[in-house]
Amino acid sequence: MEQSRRDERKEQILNAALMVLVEKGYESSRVDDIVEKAGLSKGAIYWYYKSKKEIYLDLVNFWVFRYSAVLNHIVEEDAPPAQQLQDLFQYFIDQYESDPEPFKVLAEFWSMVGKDKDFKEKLQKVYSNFQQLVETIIENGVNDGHFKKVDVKITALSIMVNIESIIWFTLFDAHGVSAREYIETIKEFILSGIIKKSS
Amino acid sequence: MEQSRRDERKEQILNAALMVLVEKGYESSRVDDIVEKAGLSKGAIYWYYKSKKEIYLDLVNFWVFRYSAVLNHIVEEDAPPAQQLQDLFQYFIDQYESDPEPFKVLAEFWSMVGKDKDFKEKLQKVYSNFQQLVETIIENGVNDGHFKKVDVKITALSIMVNIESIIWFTLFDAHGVSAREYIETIKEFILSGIIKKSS
DNA sequence: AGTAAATTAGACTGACCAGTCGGTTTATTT
DNA sequence: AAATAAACCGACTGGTCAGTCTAATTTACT
Repeated sequence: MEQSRRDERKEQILNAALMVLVEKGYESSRVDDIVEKAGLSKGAIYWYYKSKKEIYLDLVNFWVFRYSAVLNHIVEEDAPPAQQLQDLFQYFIDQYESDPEPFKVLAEFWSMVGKDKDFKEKLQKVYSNFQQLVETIIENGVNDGHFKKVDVKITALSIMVNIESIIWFTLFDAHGVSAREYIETIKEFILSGIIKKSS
Repeated sequence: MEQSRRDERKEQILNAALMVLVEKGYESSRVDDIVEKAGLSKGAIYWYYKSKKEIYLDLVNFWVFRYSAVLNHIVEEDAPPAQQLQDLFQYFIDQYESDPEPFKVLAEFWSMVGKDKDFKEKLQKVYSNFQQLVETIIENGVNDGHFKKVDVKITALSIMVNIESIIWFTLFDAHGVSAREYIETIKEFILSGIIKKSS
């Protein structure tokens, strides 16, 4: 039970780090900002993490963890693949609408990927998993004959990319289109392209 | 003609800034890095730009300028809209293959958008123009009867997003798919979705 | 209650860096 | 050929911040 104190504090720190990251980005954020937001002292922060970078690397885990449970649940249920893809889009747009903040960190994570090997490796793994998950759904759809014989890898990548494009709505306003409307349309478009016409 | 000395120097500085931005990002980059890469002195840099931020804001112009000429040319030629869209994809994938570096700054620009109002405004304008350009092509296609009656805004946004997704290939490796292959496939997919079946 | 260990506090240090400024060189004008 | 202006140089400054360190406090255990 005395692991939970440590976990609690870490969560406290990571929640603070997430807020700070969203509003300032990695480099511009100060450990003292995290100190303040977390309501702890610098000594406490450095008791749990040995460096600023380690905090943010762990934040990736923290951030991914929020989604992975639901995502895995989507693949594991035995709904038809077309439904699973629907659920996938649905899940992200719901998440976005209930709280767009976490999507903002995406741009920051990507920027870090380009600059730091450790972040790159970490994020690479995250997206590989995600892509793998989508590939599995598509493979199932192709195998059970409901999907056309599409290129699995490319289709999965495309779906992933289009989901992640929600980020555009956090960055820029006034495309004259709402995120939900956009994602719904894209979803329909992609699905209609890979599902065999029902006879 | 003696505006050109100033322009030459600025270009020298911006080329250096571009390199530095790609490898370090905005915050981690030092004005002294630009000084070094540009082969100038700090004094010279600050003679032409009053701050680090001003350099990078101007870099956005510099970067956009590279593309805008060709892009505008694509819309202005009187090829059929379907061809224009093809050209658009083609152009970016060619650019990417001949030199992927400039695409890396995208992630950095996006990250800056989330943190700084001036960058946001600037980039917002850039993408609005781009989107407008794609919308024009699609409108033409719809009007002349070759395209289905798609939602122009959403379709344009989707095309833009999917083009920009080239950035994934600069960030992560080994999706098991090449950028060209990916973009070609997406291009075909999108086009087949909006072009009316030829009788 | 006593005490060792774990945890937290926050003042401090040393490196780092954007921007400045006095001075020098190069170009232009008179 | 002065004189003036434009362009450039780089040492220096003032401030910032990641990470350290010691002392204080809290917790866990006897």
